[in-house]
Amino acid sequence: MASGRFRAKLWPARARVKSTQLRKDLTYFGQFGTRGLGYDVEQLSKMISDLLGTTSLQPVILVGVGNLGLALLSYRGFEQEGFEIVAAFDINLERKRNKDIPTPIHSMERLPEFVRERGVKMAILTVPTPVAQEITNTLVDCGITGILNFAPIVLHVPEDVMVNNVNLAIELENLSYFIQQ
Amino acid sequence: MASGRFRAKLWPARARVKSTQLRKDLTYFGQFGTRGLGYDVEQLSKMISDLLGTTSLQPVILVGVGNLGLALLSYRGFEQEGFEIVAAFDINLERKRNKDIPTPIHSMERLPEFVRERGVKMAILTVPTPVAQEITNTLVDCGITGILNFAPIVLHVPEDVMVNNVNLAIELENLSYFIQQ
DNA sequence: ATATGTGAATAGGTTCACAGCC
DNA sequence: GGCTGTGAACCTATTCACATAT
Repeated sequence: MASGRFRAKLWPARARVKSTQLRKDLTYFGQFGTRGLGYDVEQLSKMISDLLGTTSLQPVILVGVGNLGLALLSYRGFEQEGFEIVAAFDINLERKRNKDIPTPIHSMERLPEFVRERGVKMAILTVPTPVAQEITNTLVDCGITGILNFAPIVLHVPEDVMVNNVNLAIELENLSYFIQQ
Repeated sequence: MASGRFRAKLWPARARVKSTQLRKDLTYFGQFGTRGLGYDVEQLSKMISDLLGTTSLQPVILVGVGNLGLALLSYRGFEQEGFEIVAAFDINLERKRNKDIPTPIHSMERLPEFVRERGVKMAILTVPTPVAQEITNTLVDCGITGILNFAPIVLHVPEDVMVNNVNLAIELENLSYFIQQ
């Protein structure tokens, strides 16, 4: 499957997905395979990244350079998927330099200007819970329309802004529930 | 709602959940409210933590003390939810001490013994992708039945083992897709 | 023969509408 | 009046069964 073709009928075992599921999902966006043969990997891959809007490198900012924020800055798995953390922001600029991270870290005051100038649309929010809503409001005002939120609260945003939550405690609770025997 | 009662009819606006949804969900586990009045917070809270298995502090181990692993070790949000990271494991014990973390960090060799002796059932997996499956096999052999996996691959485990995936790139892609206008 | 594409059937989850209780 | 509890109605997502193309 490295290049050439892949077959929905044979491949899904690896991904634990049923073949019909995969094909049905694809049909919502069009027809991409050839019957009896399979799918052209290159063509399919292109259409998916067009669909996800990751064809060109998307700029993302990170707000809140604490432990988790630093970890995400060091995580080089985003670029591979078409995202680039172009800058990070924090109230405290001291003690953030212990790791050598290529991403510039700015003070919060520079955020609005930066976001507007660069036309950034997405933000990763790794700030302490008590200030998460307040900072979210700022982000929305600057024109951010997608927020990946790590604070364990429900953020309130206008309808045209999308929030995606990552709540690690809930993930563990989930496991805990299903584990019991 | 701090203590006393809460009403499903009034409260959900904050959590962006419909009142019927909340009530329906609760009925799958029994009846906990009183009609016309609401729910007793203490009683409901107790039943939920019983249900989630978080009534007593659950021991969890963390495997892979890289950037993300370190961040999670510093994250004090788990205890609050009934989980305690009792130990961390890594192949490389050097350079892990730059942060002062209360959790002991052991070498991988000590993992099987530790897990068996302490009867740990849950693990947080923050190792590099290429070794994730191999280490998962070890964990399963030691008796771990719940894995919170941060590596971007589908882990293969026996039926009685549950894997919960956290894939940050996918979360961003999700946002990216819904953001486009 | 093999694999895709898709309407029909099924399963799963959410919302409605209202009965029951305070 | 208030709010919970719940069958019925509704909506969404998955699976089946098979027509279609190579």
